[in-house]
Amino acid sequence: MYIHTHAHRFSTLLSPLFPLCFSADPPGLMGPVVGMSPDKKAGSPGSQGGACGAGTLPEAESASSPLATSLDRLGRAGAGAAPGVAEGGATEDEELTNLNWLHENLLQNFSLGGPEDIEGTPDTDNTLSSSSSSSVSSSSLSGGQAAERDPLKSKPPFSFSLLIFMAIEQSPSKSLPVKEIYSWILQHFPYFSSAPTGWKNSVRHNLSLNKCFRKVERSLGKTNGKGSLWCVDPEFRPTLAQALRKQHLPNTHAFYTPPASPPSASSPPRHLLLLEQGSALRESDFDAATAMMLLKSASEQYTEPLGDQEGPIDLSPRRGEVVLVSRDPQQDHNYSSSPPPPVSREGPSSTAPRRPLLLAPGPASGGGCSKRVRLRQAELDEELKEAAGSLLHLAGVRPSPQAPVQRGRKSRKISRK
DNA sequence: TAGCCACTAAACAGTC
DNA sequence: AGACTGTTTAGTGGCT
Repeated sequence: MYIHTHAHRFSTLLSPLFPLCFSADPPGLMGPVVGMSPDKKAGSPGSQGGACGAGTLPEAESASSPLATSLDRLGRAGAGAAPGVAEGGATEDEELTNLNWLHENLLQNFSLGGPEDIEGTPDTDNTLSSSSSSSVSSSSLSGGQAAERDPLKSKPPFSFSLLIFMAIEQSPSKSLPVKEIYSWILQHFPYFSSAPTGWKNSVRHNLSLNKCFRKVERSLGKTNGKGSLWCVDPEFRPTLAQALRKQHLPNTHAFYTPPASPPSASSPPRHLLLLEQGSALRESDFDAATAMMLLKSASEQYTEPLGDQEGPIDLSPRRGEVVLVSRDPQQDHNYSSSPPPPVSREGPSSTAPRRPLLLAPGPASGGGCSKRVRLRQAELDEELKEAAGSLLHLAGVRPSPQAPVQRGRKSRKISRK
Protein backbone atom coordinates (compact mmCIF):
# COMPACT_ATOMS: atom_id res chain seq x y z
CA MET A 1 0.00 0.00 0.00
CA TYR A 2 2.54 2.42 1.12
CA ILE A 3 4.91 1.27 -1.44
CA HIS A 4 2.37 1.76 -4.14
CA THR A 5 1.52 5.22 -3.10
CA HIS A 6 5.02 6.43 -3.23
CA ALA A 7 6.01 4.40 -6.13
CA HIS A 8 3.31 5.95 -8.13
CA ARG A 9 4.08 9.32 -6.83
CA PHE A 10 7.65 9.12 -7.83
CA SER A 11 7.02 7.55 -11.11
CA THR A 12 4.68 10.35 -11.84
CA LEU A 13 7.31 12.73 -10.82
CA LEU A 14 10.02 11.34 -12.94
CA SER A 15 7.98 10.43 -15.88
CA PRO A 16 8.64 13.63 -17.69
CA LEU A 17 12.30 13.22 -17.08
CA PHE A 18 12.51 9.54 -17.73
CA PRO A 19 9.42 8.72 -19.66
CA LEU A 20 10.46 5.28 -20.70
CA CYS A 21 10.81 4.22 -17.17
CA PHE A 22 7.45 5.21 -15.97
CA SER A 23 5.21 5.04 -18.86
CA ALA A 24 3.35 1.80 -18.73
CA ASP A 25 4.38 0.01 -15.66
CA PRO A 26 2.28 -0.70 -12.70
CA PRO A 27 2.91 1.93 -10.16
CA GLY A 28 3.78 -0.49 -7.50
CA LEU A 29 6.66 -1.79 -9.41
CA MET A 30 7.98 1.17 -11.17
CA GLY A 31 7.92 3.76 -8.65
CA PRO A 32 10.40 5.53 -6.85
CA VAL A 33 12.83 8.03 -7.10
CA VAL A 34 15.95 9.16 -6.46
CA GLY A 35 17.63 10.70 -3.79
CA MET A 36 20.74 12.33 -4.29
CA SER A 37 23.27 13.76 -2.14
CA PRO A 38 26.39 15.26 -3.30
CA ASP A 39 28.44 12.78 -4.95
CA LYS A 40 31.17 14.32 -6.82
CA LYS A 41 31.89 11.57 -9.13
CA ALA A 42 30.21 9.33 -11.45
CA GLY A 43 30.76 6.16 -13.13
CA SER A 44 31.22 5.18 -16.63
CA PRO A 45 29.96 7.12 -19.51
CA GLY A 46 28.76 5.50 -22.55
CA SER A 47 25.37 6.35 -23.71
CA GLN A 48 24.50 6.54 -27.26
CA GLY A 49 21.07 7.73 -26.81
CA GLY A 50 21.20 11.15 -25.70
CA ALA A 51 20.09 14.52 -24.97
CA CYS A 52 21.58 15.98 -28.02
CA GLY A 53 20.82 13.10 -30.18
CA ALA A 54 17.83 14.82 -31.52
CA GLY A 55 19.97 16.62 -33.91
CA THR A 56 18.85 20.06 -34.65
CA LEU A 57 18.15 21.74 -31.47
CA PRO A 58 15.17 23.93 -31.40
CA GLU A 59 15.00 27.03 -29.44
CA ALA A 60 14.87 26.22 -25.85
CA GLU A 61 11.51 25.64 -24.43
CA SER A 62 10.49 26.23 -20.97
CA ALA A 63 12.31 23.95 -18.68
CA SER A 64 9.39 23.40 -16.51
CA SER A 65 6.47 23.14 -18.74
CA PRO A 66 6.46 19.41 -19.29
CA LEU A 67 6.93 18.78 -15.69
CA ALA A 68 4.18 20.98 -14.63
CA THR A 69 1.34 18.80 -15.68
CA SER A 70 2.56 15.63 -14.21
CA LEU A 71 3.70 17.36 -11.16
CA ASP A 72 0.51 19.09 -10.69
CA ARG A 73 -1.01 15.70 -10.72
CA LEU A 74 1.62 14.63 -8.36
CA GLY A 75 0.94 17.46 -6.06
CA ARG A 76 -2.66 16.47 -5.86
CA ALA A 77 -2.20 12.77 -5.76
CA GLY A 78 0.60 12.85 -3.30
CA ALA A 79 -0.86 15.40 -1.01
CA GLY A 80 -0.17 14.61 2.56
CA ALA A 81 2.03 11.74 1.70
CA ALA A 82 4.60 12.50 4.27
CA PRO A 83 3.23 14.78 6.83
CA GLY A 84 5.43 15.86 9.57
CA VAL A 85 8.62 14.85 8.00
CA ALA A 86 9.84 18.35 7.84
CA GLU A 87 9.42 18.69 11.50
CA GLY A 88 11.28 15.55 12.18
CA GLY A 89 14.03 17.40 13.90
CA ALA A 90 16.76 16.47 11.54
CA THR A 91 19.65 18.77 11.43
CA GLU A 92 20.33 20.75 8.36
CA ASP A 93 23.24 18.63 7.43
CA GLU A 94 21.16 15.56 7.66
CA GLU A 95 18.52 17.09 5.57
CA LEU A 96 20.98 17.97 2.98
CA THR A 97 22.29 14.54 2.64
CA ASN A 98 19.64 12.11 3.58
CA LEU A 99 16.56 10.99 1.86
CA ASN A 100 14.31 13.27 3.78
CA TRP A 101 15.77 16.19 2.05
CA LEU A 102 15.00 14.71 -1.24
CA HIS A 103 11.52 13.90 -0.33
CA GLU A 104 10.74 17.21 1.16
CA ASN A 105 12.72 19.48 -0.93
CA LEU A 106 13.27 18.10 -4.31
CA LEU A 107 10.07 16.24 -4.73
CA GLN A 108 7.92 18.88 -3.31
CA ASN A 109 9.81 21.44 -5.17
CA PHE A 110 9.12 19.51 -8.26
CA SER A 111 5.57 19.34 -7.29
CA LEU A 112 5.46 23.05 -7.50
CA GLY A 113 5.06 22.48 -11.10
CA GLY A 114 4.72 25.19 -13.63
CA PRO A 115 6.83 28.12 -14.53
CA GLU A 116 4.61 30.47 -12.71
CA ASP A 117 6.06 29.09 -9.58
CA ILE A 118 9.17 30.97 -10.23
CA GLU A 119 7.33 33.97 -9.17
CA GLY A 120 5.94 32.26 -6.17
CA THR A 121 2.34 32.31 -7.16
CA PRO A 122 -0.35 31.21 -4.80
CA ASP A 123 -0.50 27.93 -6.59
CA THR A 124 2.79 27.12 -5.07
CA ASP A 125 1.45 27.55 -1.67
CA ASN A 126 -1.65 25.68 -2.42
CA THR A 127 0.21 22.76 -3.71
CA LEU A 128 2.54 22.73 -0.87
CA SER A 129 0.22 23.51 1.85
CA SER A 130 -1.68 20.38 1.31
CA SER A 131 1.28 18.15 1.06
CA SER A 132 3.82 19.58 3.32
CA SER A 133 4.66 22.34 5.58
CA SER A 134 8.08 22.99 4.27
CA SER A 135 7.59 26.00 2.12
CA VAL A 136 4.65 27.43 3.86
CA SER A 137 5.88 26.90 7.29
CA SER A 138 9.16 28.39 6.40
CA SER A 139 7.54 31.66 5.76
CA SER A 140 6.17 31.63 9.20
CA LEU A 141 9.47 30.92 10.73
CA SER A 142 11.92 33.56 11.46
CA GLY A 143 14.59 33.94 8.86
CA GLY A 144 17.39 32.10 10.53
CA GLN A 145 15.16 29.37 11.73
CA ALA A 146 13.64 28.97 8.36
CA ALA A 147 16.98 28.71 6.76
CA GLU A 148 18.00 26.10 9.23
CA ARG A 149 14.88 24.07 9.28
CA ASP A 150 13.47 24.50 5.89
CA PRO A 151 15.21 22.45 3.30
CA LEU A 152 13.85 24.73 0.69
CA LYS A 153 16.05 27.37 2.08
CA SER A 154 18.95 25.08 2.41
CA LYS A 155 21.50 24.60 -0.15
CA PRO A 156 20.58 21.74 -2.41
CA PRO A 157 22.67 18.65 -1.93
CA PHE A 158 23.47 18.53 -5.58
CA SER A 159 26.45 19.81 -7.29
CA PHE A 160 25.91 22.44 -9.89
CA SER A 161 26.66 19.85 -12.48
CA LEU A 162 23.73 17.79 -11.37
CA LEU A 163 21.47 20.75 -11.10
CA ILE A 164 22.32 21.70 -14.61
CA PHE A 165 21.91 18.16 -15.69
CA MET A 166 18.47 17.94 -14.23
CA ALA A 167 17.47 21.21 -15.74
CA ILE A 168 18.60 20.29 -19.17
CA GLU A 169 17.21 16.81 -19.04
CA GLN A 170 13.90 18.10 -18.06
CA SER A 171 13.60 20.43 -20.92
CA PRO A 172 11.64 19.14 -23.89
CA SER A 173 14.42 19.87 -26.27
CA LYS A 174 17.06 18.56 -23.94
CA SER A 175 18.84 21.80 -24.33
CA LEU A 176 18.59 25.07 -22.56
CA PRO A 177 20.13 28.46 -22.67
CA VAL A 178 21.86 29.56 -19.56
CA LYS A 179 19.01 31.74 -18.63
CA GLU A 180 16.59 28.87 -18.66
CA ILE A 181 18.94 26.89 -16.55
CA TYR A 182 18.95 29.70 -14.09
CA SER A 183 15.20 29.72 -14.12
CA TRP A 184 14.90 26.03 -13.59
CA ILE A 185 17.25 26.10 -10.68
CA LEU A 186 15.47 29.03 -9.19
CA GLN A 187 12.18 27.36 -9.66
CA HIS A 188 13.07 24.11 -8.09
CA PHE A 189 15.59 25.27 -5.59
CA PRO A 190 14.35 28.47 -4.06
CA TYR A 191 17.47 28.54 -2.03
CA PHE A 192 19.13 30.27 -4.90
CA SER A 193 16.58 32.99 -5.09
CA SER A 194 17.94 34.38 -1.92
CA ALA A 195 21.47 33.32 -2.50
CA PRO A 196 24.04 35.74 -3.74
CA THR A 197 24.25 35.93 -7.46
CA GLY A 198 27.52 34.14 -7.49
CA TRP A 199 25.76 30.92 -8.11
CA LYS A 200 25.02 31.99 -11.62
CA ASN A 201 28.64 32.44 -12.16
CA SER A 202 29.12 28.97 -10.83
CA VAL A 203 26.56 27.65 -13.24
CA ARG A 204 28.30 29.25 -16.14
CA HIS A 205 31.58 28.11 -14.82
CA ASN A 206 30.28 24.60 -14.70
CA LEU A 207 28.86 24.73 -18.14
CA SER A 208 32.09 25.94 -19.52
CA LEU A 209 34.39 23.72 -17.63
CA ASN A 210 32.42 20.57 -17.31
CA LYS A 211 32.77 18.34 -20.26
CA CYS A 212 29.42 16.81 -19.54
CA PHE A 213 27.83 19.87 -20.97
CA ARG A 214 28.10 20.97 -24.49
CA LYS A 215 27.35 24.15 -26.13
CA VAL A 216 25.05 24.07 -29.07
CA GLU A 217 24.78 27.08 -31.21
CA ARG A 218 21.30 28.22 -31.80
CA SER A 219 20.00 27.73 -35.23
CA LEU A 220 22.19 29.47 -37.65
CA GLY A 221 20.89 32.72 -38.82
CA LYS A 222 18.81 33.19 -35.78
CA THR A 223 19.92 36.10 -33.82
CA ASN A 224 17.26 36.26 -31.23
CA GLY A 225 18.43 35.38 -27.84
CA LYS A 226 21.81 35.67 -26.33
CA GLY A 227 24.25 32.93 -26.03
CA SER A 228 24.02 29.33 -26.90
CA LEU A 229 22.00 26.40 -25.90
CA TRP A 230 23.55 23.91 -23.61
CA CYS A 231 22.91 20.25 -23.65
CA VAL A 232 24.17 17.22 -21.88
CA ASP A 233 26.78 15.36 -23.75
CA PRO A 234 25.10 12.05 -24.48
CA GLU A 235 28.29 10.35 -23.66
CA PHE A 236 28.13 11.60 -20.15
CA ARG A 237 24.45 11.37 -19.65
CA PRO A 238 24.53 7.98 -17.95
CA THR A 239 27.42 9.23 -15.99
CA LEU A 240 25.44 12.08 -14.62
CA ALA A 241 22.46 9.90 -14.01
CA GLN A 242 24.68 7.58 -12.15
CA ALA A 243 26.06 10.46 -10.22
CA LEU A 244 22.56 11.25 -9.15
CA ARG A 245 22.11 7.72 -8.07
CA LYS A 246 25.35 7.62 -6.23
CA GLN A 247 24.50 10.66 -4.29
CA HIS A 248 22.25 8.91 -1.91
CA LEU A 249 23.86 5.56 -1.71
CA PRO A 250 26.34 6.18 1.05
CA ASN A 251 23.62 7.53 3.23
CA THR A 252 21.10 4.92 2.49
CA HIS A 253 23.54 2.19 2.98
CA ALA A 254 24.32 3.56 6.31
CA PHE A 255 21.01 2.38 7.55
CA TYR A 256 20.00 -0.13 5.03
CA THR A 257 20.44 -3.79 5.47
CA PRO A 258 19.23 -6.03 2.72
CA PRO A 259 16.59 -8.40 3.90
CA ALA A 260 17.92 -11.76 4.85
CA SER A 261 14.99 -13.46 3.30
CA PRO A 262 12.44 -12.49 0.74
CA PRO A 263 9.85 -10.28 2.27
CA SER A 264 6.45 -11.64 2.75
CA ALA A 265 3.09 -10.06 3.11
CA SER A 266 2.88 -10.98 6.72
CA SER A 267 6.29 -9.82 7.68
CA PRO A 268 7.19 -6.39 6.54
CA PRO A 269 10.57 -6.19 4.95
CA ARG A 270 13.36 -5.17 7.18
CA HIS A 271 14.42 -2.54 4.82
CA LEU A 272 11.48 -0.35 5.57
CA LEU A 273 13.68 1.34 8.03
CA LEU A 274 13.13 4.86 7.02
CA LEU A 275 9.57 4.70 8.06
CA GLU A 276 10.67 4.66 11.59
CA GLN A 277 12.89 7.58 11.01
CA GLY A 278 10.16 9.76 9.71
CA SER A 279 11.11 9.45 6.15
CA ALA A 280 8.65 8.63 3.51
CA LEU A 281 11.05 6.74 1.41
CA ARG A 282 12.72 3.46 1.64
CA GLU A 283 16.06 2.59 0.36
CA SER A 284 14.52 0.25 -2.07
CA ASP A 285 12.54 3.09 -3.45
CA PHE A 286 15.62 5.00 -4.20
CA ASP A 287 17.48 2.10 -5.47
CA ALA A 288 14.74 1.30 -7.85
CA ALA A 289 14.35 4.90 -8.74
CA THR A 290 17.89 5.19 -9.73
CA ALA A 291 17.51 1.94 -11.46
CA MET A 292 14.82 3.66 -13.40
CA MET A 293 17.24 6.26 -14.36
CA LEU A 294 19.68 3.67 -15.42
CA LEU A 295 17.07 1.84 -17.31
CA LYS A 296 16.12 4.98 -18.99
CA SER A 297 19.64 5.76 -19.89
CA ALA A 298 20.30 2.31 -21.05
CA SER A 299 17.06 1.84 -22.79
CA GLU A 300 17.66 4.89 -24.80
CA GLN A 301 20.84 3.43 -25.96
CA TYR A 302 19.24 0.24 -26.97
CA THR A 303 15.92 1.39 -28.13
CA GLU A 304 16.71 4.50 -29.94
CA PRO A 305 17.32 3.98 -33.57
CA LEU A 306 21.01 4.05 -33.81
CA GLY A 307 21.13 3.18 -37.39
CA ASP A 308 24.48 2.16 -38.57
CA GLN A 309 26.38 4.61 -36.65
CA GLU A 310 28.78 3.34 -34.18
CA GLY A 311 29.74 6.57 -32.64
CA PRO A 312 28.40 7.30 -29.23
CA ILE A 313 27.05 10.64 -30.10
CA ASP A 314 24.54 11.49 -32.62
CA LEU A 315 24.26 15.13 -33.10
CA SER A 316 23.27 14.84 -36.63
CA PRO A 317 20.81 17.43 -37.58
CA ARG A 318 17.64 15.94 -38.82
CA ARG A 319 17.04 18.21 -41.69
CA GLY A 320 20.40 18.87 -43.03
CA GLU A 321 21.08 21.62 -40.66
CA VAL A 322 24.46 22.18 -39.27
CA VAL A 323 24.88 22.07 -35.60
CA LEU A 324 27.75 23.57 -33.83
CA VAL A 325 28.74 21.72 -30.79
CA SER A 326 31.36 22.72 -28.44
CA ARG A 327 33.48 19.83 -27.51
CA ASP A 328 37.03 19.67 -26.60
CA PRO A 329 38.34 16.32 -25.52
CA GLN A 330 41.29 17.94 -23.98
CA GLN A 331 39.23 19.53 -21.38
CA ASP A 332 38.98 17.39 -18.40
CA HIS A 333 36.43 19.00 -16.27
CA ASN A 334 33.94 16.29 -16.22
CA TYR A 335 32.71 13.29 -14.41
CA SER A 336 33.69 10.96 -17.03
CA SER A 337 35.21 7.64 -16.62
CA SER A 338 35.81 7.52 -20.24
CA PRO A 339 39.35 7.45 -21.21
CA PRO A 340 40.06 11.01 -21.92
CA PRO A 341 43.72 11.57 -21.62
CA PRO A 342 44.64 12.65 -18.16
CA VAL A 343 45.16 16.28 -18.57
CA SER A 344 45.87 18.48 -15.70
CA ARG A 345 43.87 21.57 -15.21
CA GLU A 346 46.76 23.65 -16.21
CA GLY A 347 47.39 21.42 -19.12
CA PRO A 348 46.71 21.79 -22.76
CA SER A 349 43.28 23.09 -22.15
CA SER A 350 44.73 26.42 -21.42
CA THR A 351 46.53 26.53 -24.67
CA ALA A 352 43.99 24.74 -26.76
CA PRO A 353 40.90 26.82 -26.60
CA ARG A 354 37.67 25.00 -26.48
CA ARG A 355 35.93 25.58 -29.70
CA PRO A 356 32.78 24.29 -31.18
CA LEU A 357 32.91 21.30 -33.34
CA LEU A 358 31.19 21.53 -36.62
CA LEU A 359 29.16 18.46 -37.05
CA ALA A 360 28.00 17.84 -40.52
CA PRO A 361 24.78 16.01 -41.11
CA GLY A 362 25.10 12.30 -41.23
CA PRO A 363 26.69 9.71 -39.07
CA ALA A 364 28.06 10.87 -35.84
CA SER A 365 31.36 12.47 -36.15
CA GLY A 366 32.72 11.11 -32.96
CA GLY A 367 32.28 7.52 -33.95
CA GLY A 368 34.56 4.85 -35.12
CA CYS A 369 35.17 3.34 -31.76
CA SER A 370 33.43 0.03 -31.77
CA LYS A 371 35.66 -1.30 -29.05
CA ARG A 372 34.67 1.58 -26.92
CA VAL A 373 31.07 0.90 -27.67
CA ARG A 374 31.43 -2.69 -26.64
CA LEU A 375 33.04 -1.64 -23.44
CA ARG A 376 30.20 0.67 -22.78
CA GLN A 377 27.69 -1.97 -23.48
CA ALA A 378 29.39 -4.23 -21.04
CA GLU A 379 29.19 -1.52 -18.46
CA LEU A 380 25.61 -0.94 -19.29
CA ASP A 381 24.88 -4.58 -19.03
CA GLU A 382 26.32 -4.42 -15.61
CA GLU A 383 24.19 -1.48 -14.74
CA LEU A 384 21.15 -3.09 -16.14
CA LYS A 385 21.75 -6.07 -13.98
CA GLU A 386 21.93 -3.84 -11.01
CA ALA A 387 18.84 -2.04 -12.07
CA ALA A 388 17.00 -5.26 -12.56
CA GLY A 389 18.10 -6.36 -9.15
CA SER A 390 16.83 -3.17 -7.72
CA LEU A 391 13.51 -3.62 -9.36
CA LEU A 392 13.25 -7.11 -8.10
CA HIS A 393 14.15 -5.85 -4.73
CA LEU A 394 11.46 -3.27 -4.89
CA ALA A 395 9.01 -5.83 -6.02
CA GLY A 396 9.85 -7.94 -3.05
CA VAL A 397 11.97 -10.41 -4.87
CA ARG A 398 15.38 -10.87 -3.53
CA PRO A 399 18.00 -10.38 -6.15
CA SER A 400 21.36 -11.93 -6.17
CA PRO A 401 23.06 -11.15 -2.92
CA GLN A 402 25.86 -9.06 -4.20
CA ALA A 403 23.89 -7.05 -6.62
CA PRO A 404 22.70 -4.08 -4.64
CA VAL A 405 25.81 -3.22 -2.81
CA GLN A 406 28.64 -3.33 -5.15
CA ARG A 407 28.30 -0.34 -7.22
CA GLY A 408 29.39 2.63 -5.30
CA ARG A 409 33.04 2.35 -5.06
CA LYS A 410 33.73 1.01 -8.40
CA SER A 411 32.22 3.67 -10.48
CA ARG A 412 33.36 6.30 -8.18
CA LYS A 413 36.86 5.25 -8.87
CA ILE A 414 36.31 5.21 -12.52
CA SER A 415 35.25 8.74 -12.60
CA ARG A 416 37.18 11.81 -13.33
CA LYS A 417 40.66 11.93 -14.24
C1' DT B 1 49.33 15.29 4.63
C1' DA B 2 48.49 15.30 -0.18
C1' DG B 3 45.48 15.04 -3.82
C1' DC B 4 41.09 15.51 -5.72
C1' DC B 5 36.87 17.73 -6.19
C1' DA B 6 33.21 21.20 -5.91
C1' DC B 7 32.39 25.72 -5.08
C1' DT B 8 33.18 30.63 -5.23
C1' DA B 9 35.00 34.89 -6.78
C1' DA B 10 36.94 37.56 -10.06
C1' DA B 11 38.75 39.22 -14.39
C1' DC B 12 38.25 39.54 -19.07
C1' DA B 13 36.45 39.40 -23.80
C1' DG B 14 32.73 38.99 -26.85
C1' DT B 15 27.86 39.62 -27.98
C1' DC B 16 23.40 41.72 -27.87
C1' DA C 1 26.78 51.75 -22.26
C1' DG C 2 25.20 48.21 -19.84
C1' DA C 3 23.72 43.60 -19.32
C1' DC C 4 24.49 39.12 -20.49
C1' DT C 5 27.28 35.20 -21.88
C1' DG C 6 31.31 32.38 -21.97
C1' DT C 7 36.09 31.38 -20.60
C1' DT C 8 39.75 31.20 -17.58
C1' DT C 9 42.36 31.54 -13.32
C1' DA C 10 42.89 31.37 -8.49
C1' DG C 11 41.66 30.40 -3.86
C1' DT C 12 39.15 27.75 -0.35
C1' DG C 13 37.14 23.96 2.10
C1' DG C 14 35.63 19.18 2.42
C1' DC C 15 36.62 14.55 1.72
C1' DT C 16 39.40 10.39 1.13
